[in-house]
Amino acid sequence: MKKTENHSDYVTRGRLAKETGTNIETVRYYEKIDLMPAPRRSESGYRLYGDPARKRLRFILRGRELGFSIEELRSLLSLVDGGDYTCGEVHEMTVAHLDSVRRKIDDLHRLEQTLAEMSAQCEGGAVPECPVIDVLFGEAASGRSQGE
Amino acid sequence: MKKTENHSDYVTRGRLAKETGTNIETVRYYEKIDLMPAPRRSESGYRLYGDPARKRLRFILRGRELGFSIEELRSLLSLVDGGDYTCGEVHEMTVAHLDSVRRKIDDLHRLEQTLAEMSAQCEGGAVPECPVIDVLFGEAASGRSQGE
DNA sequence: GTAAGGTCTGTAGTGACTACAGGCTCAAGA
DNA sequence: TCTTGAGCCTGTAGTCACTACAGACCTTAC
Repeated sequence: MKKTENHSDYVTRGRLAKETGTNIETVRYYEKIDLMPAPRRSESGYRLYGDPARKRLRFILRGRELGFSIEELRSLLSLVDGGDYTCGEVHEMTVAHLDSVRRKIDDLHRLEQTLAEMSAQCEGGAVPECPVIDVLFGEAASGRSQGE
Repeated sequence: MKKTENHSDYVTRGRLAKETGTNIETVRYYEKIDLMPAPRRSESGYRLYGDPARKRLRFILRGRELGFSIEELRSLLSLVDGGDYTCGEVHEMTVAHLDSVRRKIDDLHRLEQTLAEMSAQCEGGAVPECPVIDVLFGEAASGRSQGE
């Protein structure tokens, strides 16, 4: 077992990406937009990532999974980096995000409703007229009121 | 009465945009990507749109509202343009789109659940530790690491 | 020694627009 | 008639959050 202490804890970009399930280019992208700090480099210029970087990357990835935007994560991270954030600040952002998710769900529900209705009116066969097309053209397919 | 017949039915880009509630640049964009045909021009080069263009634009806009992608609309329009589409073809696309909307709704529901749980665990006050941050760090509420 | 594969840089492409710069045209008022 | 301001023309760049590529350099395994 060869364990050079200031080496074996550091991994290259590709390895970090694999460990975290990220695309290798995404890691560089997060560095470019200053979401991840510039890491130390090997003599030949390879990026070397330690455990804090790994943790930070996981934080970002988890946040993205939860639908936080890059800018929201930047705010969250700056709170964390500052070290003196309060639960209230974080809570506020979470609730705002939750609201936007709920609005999106509502929108999609309405969309689903309309699409389902359209779809249900279809004969679906080789008939050369389709209610879906009629709806898209803004024509009354069946008992739909004119105009908008 | 000055009503030159091949004039008064045609409107400029800005007017078309206003009529349909589109951004003026979007009209040009749809032309650029060949979703809208190149319209006739006035002598000075202004675009002039007639009723078929107006109908087509409304079709596209309604389709976008319903979440169809540009490529999906391109397919739908090519069916319509061909003139010999069948209801079955259109139905297939609608159902596929409906499925993707439903998947999106499911995803967002799970997201909402997680966010709501996270949010509910917050004290929300001036407490300097936040369960939201802990979840993002994938921890069970423990010490946080310093930056690199 | 060599071949394969990993990493480096910068840049361009994705989708669906939106915004801007710099110039031309049109309609209305003084 | 002149002026003013709005509208339109073109091409290009920016948005968001990545992803992919080219061409060069580095490391590792055999």
